[in-house]
Amino acid sequence: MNKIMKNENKVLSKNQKIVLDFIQKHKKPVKAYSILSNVQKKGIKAPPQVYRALDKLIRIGKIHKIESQNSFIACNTKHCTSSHTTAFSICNTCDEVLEINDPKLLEFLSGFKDSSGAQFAGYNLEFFGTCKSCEQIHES
Amino acid sequence: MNKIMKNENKVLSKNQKIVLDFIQKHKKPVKAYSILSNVQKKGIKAPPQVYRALDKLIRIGKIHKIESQNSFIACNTKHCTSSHTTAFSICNTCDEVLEINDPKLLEFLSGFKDSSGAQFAGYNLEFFGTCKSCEQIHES
DNA sequence: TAGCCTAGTGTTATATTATAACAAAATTAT
DNA sequence: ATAATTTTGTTATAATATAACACTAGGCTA
Repeated sequence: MNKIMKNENKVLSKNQKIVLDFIQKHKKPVKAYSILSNVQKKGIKAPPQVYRALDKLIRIGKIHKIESQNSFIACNTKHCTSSHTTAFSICNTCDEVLEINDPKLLEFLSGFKDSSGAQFAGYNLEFFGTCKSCEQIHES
Repeated sequence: MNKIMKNENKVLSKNQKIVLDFIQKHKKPVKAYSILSNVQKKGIKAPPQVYRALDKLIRIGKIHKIESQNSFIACNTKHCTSSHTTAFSICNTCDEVLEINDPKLLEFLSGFKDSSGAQFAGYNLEFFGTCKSCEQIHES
């Protein structure tokens, strides 16, 4: 059998479900060791169990890693196919992180070529600043 | 004196120069502990000395952090004012990392507003894929 | 159905990345 | 000069992530 055709099984295992459930319960990104300490009662006992689940969940697009924070957040779209074209806004004030799904942004970045003419397969974009509600609080 | 006007001194100290020199010698990004082990002969002995220098160099825009790699690369422009608006392309094959200075990209991202209407102060963008020369090698 | 392959698990240990805390020295500003 | 700030040196430790290995469960195939 062709190894390339090898199935990336999207049926989640027990540990993968536990980790995904935990992440989905939180609006804000969560850290690996926070996940670990919160799911120990469910039987996950050691870091590799968490990191393996995280790896798989990232590969199949169920979660994304916020690279600037070493934290993890659930994907906000039903059937994510873009585990390697991601964009987020991060509020420095309230720490809210929102995934951005903007067709124009996607189009612009997916079509972008660098000065050598290379076009890239994926990207991660993280905006930093103040979210709308924190901005309004500050104004008043 | 107004704390906001407090001068961010751009004259580099001894350790800051040592660390910057090392980073500038390398085309590819370097890791903090690689810096440490390579500059120990110059008198830098412990991680905090490296990380403090890195922090300062990032603040003044002399270097940037590649977040997806926890590595550091020299800024490719003379008088960088955009330590918080950065973009890179990362080749998965040869590990080359190039800083992107594209006015159109800068304009697009600096002007971007998310779905709530928020506009952000900075961003970090990392493209992943294959650089032009690796692509050509693979074709042949 | 027996053997094999793949993915996942459990576990211990360790590697890698980064910061806290504190005293002292050097530099800069008033 | 002296106060304020930055930088240094140092020890210890926190936080993030992976290596390695033995074992298990399930699907494929011969």
